[in-house]
Amino acid sequence: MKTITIKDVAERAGVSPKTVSRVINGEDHVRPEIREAVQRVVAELNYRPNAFARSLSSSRSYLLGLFIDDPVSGYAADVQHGALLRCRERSYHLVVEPVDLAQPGWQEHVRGSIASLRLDGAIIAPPICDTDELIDVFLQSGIPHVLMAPSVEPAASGAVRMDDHGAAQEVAAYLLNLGHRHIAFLQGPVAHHASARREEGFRAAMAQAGARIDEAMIVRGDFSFRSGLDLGEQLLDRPDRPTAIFASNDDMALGVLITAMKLGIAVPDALSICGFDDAASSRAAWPQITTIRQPKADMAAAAVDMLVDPSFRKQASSPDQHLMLPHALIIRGSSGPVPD
Amino acid sequence: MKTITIKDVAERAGVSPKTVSRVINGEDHVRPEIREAVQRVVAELNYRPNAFARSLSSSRSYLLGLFIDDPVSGYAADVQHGALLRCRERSYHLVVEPVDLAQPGWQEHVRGSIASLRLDGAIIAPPICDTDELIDVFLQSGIPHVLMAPSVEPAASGAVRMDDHGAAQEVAAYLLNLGHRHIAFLQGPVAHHASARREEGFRAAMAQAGARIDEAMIVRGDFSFRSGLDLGEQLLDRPDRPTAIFASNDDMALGVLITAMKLGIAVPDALSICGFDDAASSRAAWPQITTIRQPKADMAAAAVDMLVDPSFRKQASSPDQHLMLPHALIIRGSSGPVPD
DNA sequence: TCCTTTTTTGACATCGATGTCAGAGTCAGG
DNA sequence: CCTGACTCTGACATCGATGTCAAAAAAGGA
Repeated sequence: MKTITIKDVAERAGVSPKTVSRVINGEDHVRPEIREAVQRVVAELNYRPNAFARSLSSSRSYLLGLFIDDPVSGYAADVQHGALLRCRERSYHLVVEPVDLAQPGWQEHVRGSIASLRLDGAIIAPPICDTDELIDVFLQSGIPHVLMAPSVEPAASGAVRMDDHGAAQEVAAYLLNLGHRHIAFLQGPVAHHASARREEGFRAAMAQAGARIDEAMIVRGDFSFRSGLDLGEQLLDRPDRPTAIFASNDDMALGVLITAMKLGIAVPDALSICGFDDAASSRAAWPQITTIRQPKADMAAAAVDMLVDPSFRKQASSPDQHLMLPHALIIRGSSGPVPD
Repeated sequence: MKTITIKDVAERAGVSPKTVSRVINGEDHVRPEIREAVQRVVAELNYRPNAFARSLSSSRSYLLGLFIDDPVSGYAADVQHGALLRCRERSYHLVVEPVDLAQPGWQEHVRGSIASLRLDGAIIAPPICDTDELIDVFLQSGIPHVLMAPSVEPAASGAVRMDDHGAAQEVAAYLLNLGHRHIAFLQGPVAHHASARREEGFRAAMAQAGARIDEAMIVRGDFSFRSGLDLGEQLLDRPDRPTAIFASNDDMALGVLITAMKLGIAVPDALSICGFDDAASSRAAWPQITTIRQPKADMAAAAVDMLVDPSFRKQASSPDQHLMLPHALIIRGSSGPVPD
């Protein structure tokens, strides 16, 4: 198939290539009738600008990078989808780059992508957005980048986050409202700062309600389904078992739920379970799990907006470059009033 | 940060840019000592070729497209990961393009991506690889493409698949071997041809073993967890309930498992359950579900290999362009001998 | 040693767009 | 009708690599 260039369009419309370029990029200084004529020819010929030529001559690549640790997770999928759709709206493209910190030489890989693709910007997903060495690579390259849900917010980087503390507080308050006092909390991995924030929120709500926290009821998991199973067994097998369990992510909550079923403990009648994330796993069980909807796709979309926005691109640090997006408590069947 | 061009390298190495280009692309006709010298300078300057310039001048883009219906599914994640890693090995890049057949104008989108990114090849995931209109777009554009697990194999397209029939037959044979005779089968959606193949395999095994098939035990689902719940209830609530249920994917198998728990039916003691896919859901339950490992990542990687391979690129139809990859029966806790 | 053949090398055009800048066309005001 | 201030438009150089092809160097043979 013959490729159509901007010259073809120009000839047919009786103008210069430069004018066609102006029309395509929506620039000013083109007489309306010429603009229309050009647009008509573009449509007729079904012309598509060559992305490479465009990138080469302008200094923009119309490409954003999504740097992610574990591209197979459900979290990654949601983030990617959100970013992808927004990119498409803004006629950008997304390149997904897995970053395996365990593999030596990962920095060269990242540097290589940035340099050879001339990325216009980068989105850095958790948990690697907390790796200083990685951030440094971006700072050195001088390309705009946005961290998703980072634990700290470097002054020279953009950030999009949700209120983990507040959300966890809401969950705990909800359980307390239902009459629960004996509530267990499943922590996430130490390295994951959002999980620490969730724990703080939980503790804040308990303190505010004047409920005593039994430290034996705060146990550490690793966000895996498996650890939910194990910790669930550990918590539910004891005589003074809690009436509610708040897991700091959904996979663990699902593990707890399955354990409860195995032990013959009725959910939610004898035990309430809450998770966090609104992951697929929170819906893949019966009853479905009460959880916090984390605006993953929205956060990714917002990150794209920030990166594409010219004002952000120029000024690497402005007050409004740190964005907080709203979450929502989703009450489902796994939680209910405290048993008598 | 100043960008380093091929000229810089050339000057410093005391050769022409063209020679540097030859070294970088591993072409012949360069004296070993010069080759080494150039490589040394490349390393020193940490030079990275500009992907856009390269694509513009050569006719290759070093870009493959992954066209996919539902980029959020676990299936998509596995496929994408497999493709991504292989692309990286071969220094290609992957662009993921969601295709929403429900949205009018999707064809223009696809055509646009192909034309403006000058994709070197495309991988088309199920189920959209069975949409003739989509295949036509690729045929018209004349770009090499590989279908993943298509229902038919167009002569002008590449294909990578697994043996759905044989795999399902293995599962059924395994259950028959355990003594089961009263086996139910959960079909997938009509449009999904792999699911039909699985059903054929199931029937073949039953016939071979001389087991009677009760047509009331063959019920149609839609691959969703929800439909597993519903169909499970429908099958298990009757007096002559089956001793084993073979769901044609894992999400439905999980639904059946949860229903069994709800109804107090012990798995695997009173009921064996098998799935298909080795999806995350087959491991996100207790007991874990016996299933077929589908080589999703491997199929995607193989697709990349085919697309990058020069011999494939030239000859659009050759006998070996249709590849079948091995699967594996994974026996887990959800299946066991038939109850007495 | 000289000529032929083969291997290496580099000059130059090219890919398809955009940036720069100067020239042409318009318009208002004097 | 002329001048200056805009608004439009297009000629030309440029981005950074690779393809082509001819020149230069090396190797081989008589």
